[in-house]
Amino acid sequence: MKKANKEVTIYDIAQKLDVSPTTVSRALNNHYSISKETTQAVKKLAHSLGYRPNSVASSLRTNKTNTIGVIMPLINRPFIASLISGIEDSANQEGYNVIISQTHDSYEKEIANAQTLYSSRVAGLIVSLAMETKHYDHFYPFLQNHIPMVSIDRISTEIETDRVIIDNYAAGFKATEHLIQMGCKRIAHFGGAQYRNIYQGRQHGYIDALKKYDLPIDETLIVHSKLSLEEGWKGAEYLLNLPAPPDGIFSANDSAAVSAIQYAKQKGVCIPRDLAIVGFNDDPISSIIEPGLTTVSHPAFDMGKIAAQQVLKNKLTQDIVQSQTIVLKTELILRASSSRKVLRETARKEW
Amino acid sequence: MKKANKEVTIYDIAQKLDVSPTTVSRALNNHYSISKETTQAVKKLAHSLGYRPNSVASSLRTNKTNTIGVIMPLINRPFIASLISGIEDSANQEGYNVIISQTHDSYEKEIANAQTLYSSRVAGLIVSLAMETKHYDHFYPFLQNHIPMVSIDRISTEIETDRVIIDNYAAGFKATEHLIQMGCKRIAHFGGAQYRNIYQGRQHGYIDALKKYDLPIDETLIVHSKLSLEEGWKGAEYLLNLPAPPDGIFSANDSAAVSAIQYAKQKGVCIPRDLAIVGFNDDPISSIIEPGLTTVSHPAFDMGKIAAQQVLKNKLTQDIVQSQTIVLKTELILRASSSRKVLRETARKEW
DNA sequence: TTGTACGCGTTATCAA
DNA sequence: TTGATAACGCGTACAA
Repeated sequence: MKKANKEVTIYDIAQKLDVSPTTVSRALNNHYSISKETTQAVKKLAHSLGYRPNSVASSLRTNKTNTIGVIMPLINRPFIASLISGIEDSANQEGYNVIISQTHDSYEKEIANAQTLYSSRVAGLIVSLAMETKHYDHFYPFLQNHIPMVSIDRISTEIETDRVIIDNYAAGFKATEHLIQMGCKRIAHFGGAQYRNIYQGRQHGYIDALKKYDLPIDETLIVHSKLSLEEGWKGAEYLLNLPAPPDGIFSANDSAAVSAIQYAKQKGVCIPRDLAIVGFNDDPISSIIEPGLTTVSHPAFDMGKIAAQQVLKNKLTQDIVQSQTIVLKTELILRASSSRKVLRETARKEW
Repeated sequence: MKKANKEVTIYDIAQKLDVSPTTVSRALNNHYSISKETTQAVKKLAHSLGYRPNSVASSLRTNKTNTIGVIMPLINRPFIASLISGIEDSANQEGYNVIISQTHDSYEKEIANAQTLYSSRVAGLIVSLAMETKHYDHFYPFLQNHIPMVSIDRISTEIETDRVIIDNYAAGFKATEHLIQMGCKRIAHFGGAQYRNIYQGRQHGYIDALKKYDLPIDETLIVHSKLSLEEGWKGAEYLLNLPAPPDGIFSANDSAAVSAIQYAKQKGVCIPRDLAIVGFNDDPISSIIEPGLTTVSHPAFDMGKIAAQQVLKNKLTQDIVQSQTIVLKTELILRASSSRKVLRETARKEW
């Protein structure tokens, strides 16, 4: 049983060129101490031999990998896919790879993923917390060993990392205030788990906007769920069959908002006249649904880019640096689902 | 300048327990030769010391990583995100990680990604080719060294790998035939680059369906582009302003189809009465647009799962095995955009 | 400008 | 059931 082709190593090159492996290693890494000629010869032979650096060996020796670990709840959502795309983009520019894992919003899976990534000795970690997660011990190995860690979007203040987030409170406030300015008097809210920062922030913004305009806060109009399409439909069904149905909904994501629109339409409730709706995320569906869904847009791709940059920056400054929180602005994208009055601002053109 | 915490290694455990590193290694890997007591003691101490296996070192020694490399054109598309999700799912079940890279449909980027993944000594590779790619030398290192490689969706017959694809020809045929059965006489096609199998297959299916029903093939009705939203809009603009506009469009993806619908609507062309449209992919937008877009659904998640399983299976059977092509079925999802007649089949309920 | 010798953390081999 | 030793491929302090 013959083994498959042995891999070409720097030793093979050294031998054929009658130089030391050291020289080869240096030549391949463009070390200044090696002459142009040797360097060229080495590279040429390396190429013709089909040499491929073994970064596993290199990583072991230098105790550094060129890989950034990413833990996300679920990768096939538009917002998260864009986050990852941004991370990938920045990382690649700096010569890093990205290793991705998803938690499916499970705490156990998140622990397992964190451990595997730690074992892989990733150079840094970017995490968006699972819905379920309330304890953070599984991240301590990273913190203790000063592996740069950045929390993104879904974060916890209980763990000391850099953070890249949006101002969920401001966005929720702005969205709700918009509905109020459009003349809504009874505004409902589709929210998520309140121990997760993003949903808490959005809901607080909603409540404070109501308060500011002296509108009553009616608990029966606040519906908590996982904000799926199904739950949006059911939420709308519940709300629109109340004795006193709402005339506006601020939904913490677009999926739920979109199916609320669909439910309302099939029930004959006119949007935005009878019911104005604002979503969150600016997913592609929000500009396709009719009427177009007014929504809050995240700069998802940029968030990813920034998070990756933050990780790589922290690799340099290994010293105790104050952990930094970067808060990005959101934008309210005005579309027909909330346009009960002529707007002074010009809505972004969409098609 | 004190170094950060030294990592705990099997030597540390060995020393404290007064056994050899070999024993520790074996105990941690549940080797049969180590007694229950020793194993337990080792694991207990490992845990309390916060030991984390270094898989970089392990990989170097065993010459095996637990990582599967993935090269995709662009990760933030619904279809591809689902593919990846499926890959991740299978891989994780077998204890493998997934390292993802995107080519942005650039040949150069694909080469670079392949090289980096090879350097990382991934245990296997899953590739969906970039739009541009016409040469495949960058994959030879994988083939030569018997690293399991699976092509998925966008493949080439010029490179000998396992393949997981859908029957694009059959799908294109079925979609076009459906339009014909709906009474369309002049059917246009939005297609992609013809050297990429998926677009070629879909277009051939389209053409053969026309032939089967003795409809003329009119080159002016075949529009090639990258099938973006913008290009779908322009394509529709072009087609609907022809002297003899088409009464049906089969689009090779949903984005272009959706914006064709939007263009048609704003122009006052009634869908499906004046123009019936069928897309491809069953992206979320296709069930949100009105009228709902009839489209071809891929089993994307399953394709990913199967590809990953294929990679891992081939790791075992290292011998020369005939490379295998797995062709998955597609399904025509009937929605309003093509329903010019009452259908005998019952359309899947969507909302 | 180049080479020698060692070590990174783990595991396979062989011996006890 | 356990241990001593070498080896995986590379990078680097130190020497030349």
